[in-house]
Order: sequence, then structure tokens, then C-alpha cells
Amino acid sequence: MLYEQMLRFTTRNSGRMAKAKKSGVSPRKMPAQDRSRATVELILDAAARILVKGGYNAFTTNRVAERAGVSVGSLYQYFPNKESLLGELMRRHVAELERGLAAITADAAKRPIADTVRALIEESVRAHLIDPELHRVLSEEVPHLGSLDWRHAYEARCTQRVREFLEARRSELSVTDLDLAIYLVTRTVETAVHDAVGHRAEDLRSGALAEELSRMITVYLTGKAPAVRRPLKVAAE
Amino acid sequence: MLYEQMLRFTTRNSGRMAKAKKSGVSPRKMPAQDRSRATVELILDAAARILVKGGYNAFTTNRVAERAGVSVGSLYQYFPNKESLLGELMRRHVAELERGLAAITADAAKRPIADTVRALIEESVRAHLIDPELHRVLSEEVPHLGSLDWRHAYEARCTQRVREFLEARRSELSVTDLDLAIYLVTRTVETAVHDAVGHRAEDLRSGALAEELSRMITVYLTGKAPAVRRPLKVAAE
Amino acid sequence: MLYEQMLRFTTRNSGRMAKAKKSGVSPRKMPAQDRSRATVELILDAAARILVKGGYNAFTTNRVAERAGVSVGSLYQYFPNKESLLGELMRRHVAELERGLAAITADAAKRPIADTVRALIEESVRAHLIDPELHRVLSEEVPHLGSLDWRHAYEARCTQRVREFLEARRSELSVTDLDLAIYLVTRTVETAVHDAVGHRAEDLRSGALAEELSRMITVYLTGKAPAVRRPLKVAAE
Amino acid sequence: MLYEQMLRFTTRNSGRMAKAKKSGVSPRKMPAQDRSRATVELILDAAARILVKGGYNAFTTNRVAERAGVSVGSLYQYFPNKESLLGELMRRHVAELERGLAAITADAAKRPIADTVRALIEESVRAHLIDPELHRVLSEEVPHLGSLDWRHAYEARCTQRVREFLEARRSELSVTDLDLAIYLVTRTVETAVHDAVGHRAEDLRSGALAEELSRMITVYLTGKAPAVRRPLKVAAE
DNA sequence: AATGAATGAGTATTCATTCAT
DNA sequence: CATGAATGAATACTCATTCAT
Repeated sequence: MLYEQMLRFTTRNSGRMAKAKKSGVSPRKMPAQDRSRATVELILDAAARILVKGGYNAFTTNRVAERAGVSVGSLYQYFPNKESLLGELMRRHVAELERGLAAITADAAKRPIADTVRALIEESVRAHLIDPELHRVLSEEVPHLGSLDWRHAYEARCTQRVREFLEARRSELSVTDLDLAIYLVTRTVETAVHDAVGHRAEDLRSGALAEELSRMITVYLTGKAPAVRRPLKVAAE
Repeated sequence: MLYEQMLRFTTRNSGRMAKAKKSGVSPRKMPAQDRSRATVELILDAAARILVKGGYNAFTTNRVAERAGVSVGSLYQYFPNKESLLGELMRRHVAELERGLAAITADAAKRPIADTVRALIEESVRAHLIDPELHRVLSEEVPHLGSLDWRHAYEARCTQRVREFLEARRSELSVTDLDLAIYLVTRTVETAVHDAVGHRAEDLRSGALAEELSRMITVYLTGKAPAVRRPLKVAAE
Repeated sequence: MLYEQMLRFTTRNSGRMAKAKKSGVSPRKMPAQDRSRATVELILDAAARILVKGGYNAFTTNRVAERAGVSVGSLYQYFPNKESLLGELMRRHVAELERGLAAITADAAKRPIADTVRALIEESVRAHLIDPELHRVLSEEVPHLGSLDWRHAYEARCTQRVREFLEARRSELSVTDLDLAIYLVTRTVETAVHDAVGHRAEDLRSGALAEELSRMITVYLTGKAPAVRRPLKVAAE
Repeated sequence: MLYEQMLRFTTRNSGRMAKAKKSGVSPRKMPAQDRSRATVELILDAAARILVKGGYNAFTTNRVAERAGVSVGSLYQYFPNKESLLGELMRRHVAELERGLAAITADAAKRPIADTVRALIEESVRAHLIDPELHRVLSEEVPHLGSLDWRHAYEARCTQRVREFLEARRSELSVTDLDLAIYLVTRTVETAVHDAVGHRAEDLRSGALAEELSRMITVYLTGKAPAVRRPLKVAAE
């Protein structure tokens, strides 16, 4: 798992035992490992809160450490540099975005394409609504850190999932260039939902946007309109 | 204020005039105004080059000035601050993106919806291919400068244009919520084309992406598939 | 006169005649000399206005030139550097402060000491009330330009005047150390009046402060209190 | 905020502690707090030295840091900006000036007015002779930083002290307008002593100036000359 | 492991002054 | 003489990162 990999510096000198200073045995209910984990969480939480509140501008390592209630030194113990801190934040966020994907595509075979498309879109909407402001900052304001391009990897994995799903149903699709269609569909859903977080929050929450998007994608892929499942904007809040 | 006035130049040719030094027939143009313009262009060019090459990270006023071959002082004579320099770059870029829109929507009445949709998309593709890397940096990497949110204004204008076009053809559309549809269509095209600049440059250049996108949008809006105009990927390079 | 001296750079290339460009004879009602003088006045006025409005902080050569409606180049034609501009402003201001002194000490012999002391103080008050804000800025905010220490020279001249006056009346004075007394009296009056411009403007204008100060100085010098000439604060404005 | 807290140090001794490196008996003091204090003192000392040597012109944060032997970063760790550094210098200076005041006015009731006046003046002289050049720079050359107007507050406090003293002895005073008299007396003493630092250092040190000033003020306030306590300029250095 | 003081290269911006036209 | 574009050294301040304790 990537997480392991990122935390490898944590274990850098994990060989040494807790120094047991002045008290012979001091497990104190919280073995070193757990304390470490807790500290990491504190830092990540603080980082997220700062990003949400003040944008990338306010995101300085000293500030994050202070807000987390630890020293900068400690921060650097767990994250070798600013980028890695951002990276872990990104990784978790992306993991959240991806979480539902697998389940949906796993048993896509049983259902009509339209249903799967709709499910995927609704899952995307759900994920984007978890912490929209953090999402916005992470994906828009945070400079694109060269190699740590989580986004790229994330997109690749999403595309792969969709590819497997659509290739299995090739015969039902009316598109000419499947590869291009997969790309188009994946990116369209992702970017549209993403954009809507900032511009159409209501339609996102009400499900209206997911509905429209589902129709657009399904018609495009299969050539025939899906049945409208629920009336749009009947009793908007 | 000079700034306002300065932002009006779009004449980009001016360049470095033949220095006509000591020639009897004074060309009546170099004395002051043109020198300024030339300097402004030099600065903007350098700024763009630096952004393309090193991203927003490398974009420092001193570096821009140096690359432009002028002093920082000169830069600040024409741009009161870093943001304004970025702003002018943005403004020009966005103006380029919008250029074709008006013409297309102007005489949309004469043609079938499908044609206008396709024209709009192709225009978007064309604009995005002018300086793709600059486009990418400007729209992704540049921090969202508070009020100078060109992007927002730009999107609003695009949406307005599309709205006028679609409202005039309301009867031909099969969508339920026109407002939402307009939003969806506008953003989808913009973001898809934008994204493709980095990920599907070939399909963008070949026209394949525009073709697919046109189909998707048209079917979504009108409920019936348009005729495929040209075969996809017949002779890809 | 110092003024002449300061303007010597004006005449630097005054040998050349007005270049009579394109018109054989163009005195145009305003010979070069007068134009120069007018320009100098424009610049000095602008300088004073800027100092009064924005303090020394706002006092930049470019700004002064702009406000004066001339180019920086012109400013530097008449004032070799910022310091000299400030110097001339200072010189004029100080000249104003000194103006009345001579007249008063000139015929001091005819009157009682008390009257001369009072006259001198009232003259100082009058001078300080001409442009109090300019005075404040010039004497407090303007950095003490090393050699151009107008203040020093000014103080020396004032002291000299007072010395002549008091030495002539030595027998009437009750002070032990005349030299010290002269210093004390001169500086006390100057600084007190100066300070009052900012802190006791009303008492300055009403004459109350001059009255008290006169009493203080006269008693100190002669050992006997002068008659109170006018009741204090009877009908303040 | 750390700044507030930081401004409380007056302990100047701390200096560089003997580094007690590796000595068993850890002195229990160096760890953190003292290092900070020492740094702050280093910075303030350097700042004062630079002001004295080169005036406000030479006073740049980088230079101060360099002279203090610390990095700019450290300077900014303790002083949020240039003004605050100047402010602390001012605060300390003013505190020194005010130190003796309280004691003198406290038991003024026991003594004749003349004695208290003399004591106050001598105290002022003493304070002004501590670091005359720093005093001069701080009070004349340093731009009047808006709100940080220590001078104003300082004057107000001095005036208040003198007011309490004189109001208690109202019956013994021959002045008409007590308020004005208080102002005049306070400012006169302050400005005269201040001015003498630069122009009459000898008379200041010998006590002659204090003597004369005392006489002037006492006669002015009470209407009768005080006995001359010591002969003036008998044995000048 | 933790602390937090210290570092210093880097950044945006200003302004007195020059000089080609 | 006038213009104003150009210069560039200088300045206040930031922040990722290190390291002695």
C-alpha cells in the first residue's frame, strides 16, 4: 500500500526502543507506535484545516505544526518535507474518491449499463461532497507538485476501472472509438462533478446534476435514452 | 491611471522597431509611446515564456524582467504588481478563447443545432491549441487571485452566449431543466477540451475528440443522434 | 545670497541661447530666465504640498515632478538631487522665520528689555503660524541631512542677534553667565513655540502662550516681573 | 502573542552564558528561554549601535541582524517588523527617562517647590546623559511612527506627574493659567535639556545648565528667585 | 523522540538618478 | 531645455529546513 511507503521514514530509526528515560518501564498505555500514529493524524488534521481555512497560501510547515500542537521538528520527523505532507493529504483524499468505485464496477455485470453509469456518477457526487472546500483547495490551489502527481495516477486507475466495465459490454455500445469514449466519459464525469462542487452545489446535493449527467453519458454510450428515474426539481428545497 | 490605459494594447506586432537612428526622416513613431509598448510586449512575452517553462514557481518579477531584457523598475513602471502582470496575461488569453464565440452564436439561427454545437466545440479546440502549455499553467497552476478572477467572468460570458443560443431553440430541445443543461453543456465542453490538451492532444488535433464531444452534447440536448460527419481515426498520424 | 548660490547649477549651461528652434526669434513673452524661475516655483510648491500632505514618506522626486506638472528630468535640471530640493525648501522656510528678527533687534535700544523680548517672541509665534504643518514636517520628519544643516546655521544667526541685543544691555541683566543665558533663552523660545504649534495651537493663536513665555524670559533675565499687558484668556475665541 | 511577552524583558545581564557544555551539572537555565533572551538583547544592542553610528539611514533589518551576529530570520522571530524593533528601543529609552520622576514627585510635599523643580531638572539632565547620541537619533531622526508614538505618551505621563505636584501647591504659585504654565514648564525643561545634549554638553555635565534652568522655572512659577545654591562656572573643567 | 531557536536564500517592490531622444 | 523611459541597488519580510539541546 502506498501509505506504508510514505511512512517509511517514520520507521527510519524505529529500531531503537522507547528510551525509557528515568522510569524503568513506561508503556503508559500508549506505545511509541500509537503515539506516532496519533501525531501523524494531528498533523494531517491541522494541515487540512489550514488549507481549508486559508488556502495554500496559509499552508506553511511552521503553522501546521503549531496548529497541530507539535513542534516543527516533529513534523519533519514524520514528513521529510512539505511536499510529502501535501502528498499524504492528497493520497487520502483520492483514496476516498476511489473507495466506492471498486464495489460498483465489481458487480456491474448483473445490471444494465445505465444503472452502473448512474451508480458511478452518484458515487462520484457523494465523494465530492465529503469535504468540498478541501477538495477545491487540493485540486485547484495546490501547485502541481511534479512527480507526486497523485491526480494522474488516480485518473489512470479510474479510467482502468471504467475500461474493464465497458469492454465487457462492448457489444451494447454504439461508440466508434472505445478508447476515446472511455477517456471522454471518465474525464467528463470527473470534471463536471468537480466543477459543480463550486458552481452548482444545490444541483449536486439534490441529485439533479447526477441525473442529467447520467442521461448524457448513457445516451452517448448506448445510443438510447434511459428512463428518467426521478422527476427533476419537483420539490427543490 | 496609466495601468488602465496600458491594458488596452493588443497590438502585438510593434516589436522592436528598426532603430532608425540618426536617419534624417524621423519615423515619427518611436519617441516614447512605441518604446513603452515594445517594452510591455517584451515583458509579457518573457512572462509567458517563463510560465510555460518553469510554471508559476519560476514566475518571479525579477526573473521576468531579466528574461525580458529590461530592469525590474521598468516592469513595475507598467505593471503595478505581480498580479497585474498575470492579470494582463490572463486577459489576453481569455480574449483569445472568446474571440470566435460571438461570430458563431451570432448566426446560429440559420443552422441546425447540431452544426452550431459542433462549431462551438471546434472553436474551443482551436483556441486551446494556440499555446496549450501556457493555457495549462494559467488555468491550473496560477493561484486564484481574489478579485482578478478572469476565469469566473469568462465562464459567465460563455454561459450567457450559450444560453441565448439555446433559449431561442427551446422547442427543439429535449432537456427538462434548461438552466442546468446549459451549465452542464458549457462546463463539460470547456473542461473536456481543456483536459484533453494535456491528455489527448492527438485526438484534439485530429478532430476526433471534437467529433465525439459534439455527438455527446447534441444527443443530450436534442435527443437524437447527429449524422457522423467524418470517419474517426481513418488516417491517424 | 544663498539663493543665488543654490541656483548656480541652473546657469550651468546658460551660455547657450534659447535654441530658437524652427522660429527665428521666439521670446514669446517669457524669456528663458523667467520660465526657469517659474518652473522652480512650481517644483517647490509641489514639494511643499506633498510634504504637508503625506509627510517625508510621500516625498519622492518623481512624485514632486508629477505634481508640479514637469518631468523628473526638469526637476533634476534645477535641483541636482533630492537633498538640494529639500534644502531650498528649508532655506526659504528659515528665511521666513528670521525675517522679523532684524527689524526688532535693530531698534531695541529705544525700548525696555521686556518690550523687545515680547516683540521677539510674538514675532516667532507669527512666523510659526504661517504654515504650521509644513514647519512640523520640515523640522521633525525630514531626516537631518548632514551638511545641509540649515537649522544649525539658523540657530547660530538667531543667537547672534540676541547676543548683540543683550550684550548692549548687560548692566540691566541679573544673570551670572551671559553666554549660557543667551543660549537658554534663544533655545527655550524657539523650542517652546515650535512645540506649541503642535500641542497648544489655541494658546499660540490667542497670544496667551507668548505672554507667559515673555514673562518667564523677562523675569529670568532681569530679575523683575514685567507688567502684565493684557489679561489672559479673558475672551478666548 | 510572543511579541507582548517578549517586550517584558528588561533583564539585560543574561548575555552569553558560559556554555556549560557537557558539564554534568546542567545549569538549568540555558535550554531555551535564555537563548532567546540573549538573542533579543544582541539584536537590541546591535540596533542601538547602528542607530548611533549611522543614524536611521543605516538602520536596516538585515544590517542589524548581521551586526548582532544572528540571521534576519531570528530578528523577525522576535520582532514582527522593523517598527517593533524601534518601538522596543524607544520603550526602553523612555522608561529610563521616566525612572526617576516618580520618586521625586512622590515626596515633593516635604520640600520647597524650588527644591523639587531643581531635582526634576537634574534628573532629566542625568537621564539625557546616559546615551546622548542614541537619545538624539531616537528623538530626532527616527520617523514618527504613527501609533507607536511613545513620545506622545511619555510627554503625557510627565505632564501628569508635574500637574499633580503643582496643583497640590497651587497657593504658592504666582501664575495665572496653571494649565498653560504646566505645559510650558514641562516642555521647556524637556526640550531645553534635550537640545543642550547636542549644543551645550559641558554646561549640562557641569550642572550649570540645570542651575540656570531651575532658576528660570522657579522664578516663573513662584515669582521669587531661589537662592543660588552653587556658584556657576567657578571651576570649570 | 521532541523541541523550537536559528538559518539564509529568496521575493516583491521602491525610488533616486541618468540619458537617449 | 524638456521629456519620461529605463535603471538597479537596496529593503523589508517569509518560510522550508536543520540541528543543538
